[in-house]
Amino acid sequence: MKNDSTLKEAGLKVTHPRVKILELFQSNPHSHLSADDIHNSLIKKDENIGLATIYRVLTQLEEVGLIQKNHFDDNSSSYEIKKQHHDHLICNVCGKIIEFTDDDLEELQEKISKRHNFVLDTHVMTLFGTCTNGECNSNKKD
Amino acid sequence: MKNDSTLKEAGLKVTHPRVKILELFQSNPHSHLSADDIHNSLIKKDENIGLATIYRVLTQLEEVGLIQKNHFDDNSSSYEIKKQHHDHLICNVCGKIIEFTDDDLEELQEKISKRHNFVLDTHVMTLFGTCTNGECNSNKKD
DNA sequence: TTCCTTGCAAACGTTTTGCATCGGT
DNA sequence: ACCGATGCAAAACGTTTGCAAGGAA
Repeated sequence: MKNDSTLKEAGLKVTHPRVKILELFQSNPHSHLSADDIHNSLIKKDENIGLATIYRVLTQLEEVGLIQKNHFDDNSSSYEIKKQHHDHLICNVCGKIIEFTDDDLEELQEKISKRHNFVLDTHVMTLFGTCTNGECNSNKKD
Repeated sequence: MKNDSTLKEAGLKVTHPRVKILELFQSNPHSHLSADDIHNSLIKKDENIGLATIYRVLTQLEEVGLIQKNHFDDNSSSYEIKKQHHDHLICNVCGKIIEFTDDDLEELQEKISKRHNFVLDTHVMTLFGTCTNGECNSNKKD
């Protein structure tokens, strides 16, 4: 219900696929989902929404700034619900993705850009490593 | 000729496609080339090397650490000859790619990783902006 | 009723693979 | 001679598009 107004405010018609996809992101705010992940999740919920529609909706949701597209690897893109700006730490072993922010980092990026006569627009920073928490055994992805 | 030993030392047979591809990178050390870029460059030089071979060679050269794969956008991957570690600044207007290193940045990444109980392996940091040098008019890519 | 949206299937561009042939060592 | 490397064509993969039917305003 809340999503109805979110979509309207964004200038998008309230349609079943859009609502369902938005709900999926909101029910798991830290998830990073590919189009295929979303497709499968929806099928499990007996929501038969075509993959093409999912791609179209994801593009639109990104255009209006409700979600954010990432390409952590070259196989496929993933999307997450748009929150404050952040970067990512990805565990090479268990696939866990941690979101973080760091003010020093933001500052440093500005400094580097200026040094090279660039006006900074956006940036991507992804750290790959191994998480040393107990959880890093299973192969679950977030 | 020099590439013959480079390849041998890496444990790869010295074959025509491998030598030619390696030469291409060395003749332009700051280039960031896709498989297709390489294919076209070689065709211009009357080197008819199959695209499949180029992909195979690129994968092997990356495996032995002679080149590095980047995925700046989600259309295709690009490769560059492996140099000291560096990050990238990309101009959204003219496509120019600047390579840079920053010790503070490296330090900061270690700090962030530790804070989240990660053992850092690698990272990707790409800044997107607009370059304010005079050159940023043409549409040439590096 | 009017467009926008959807589903399906077909098209797309990039990358990978199967297979027969070729070529370093 | 051996086994890996190559070329070609076909397949695979994620993603996009054309089109006719359906649905929100």
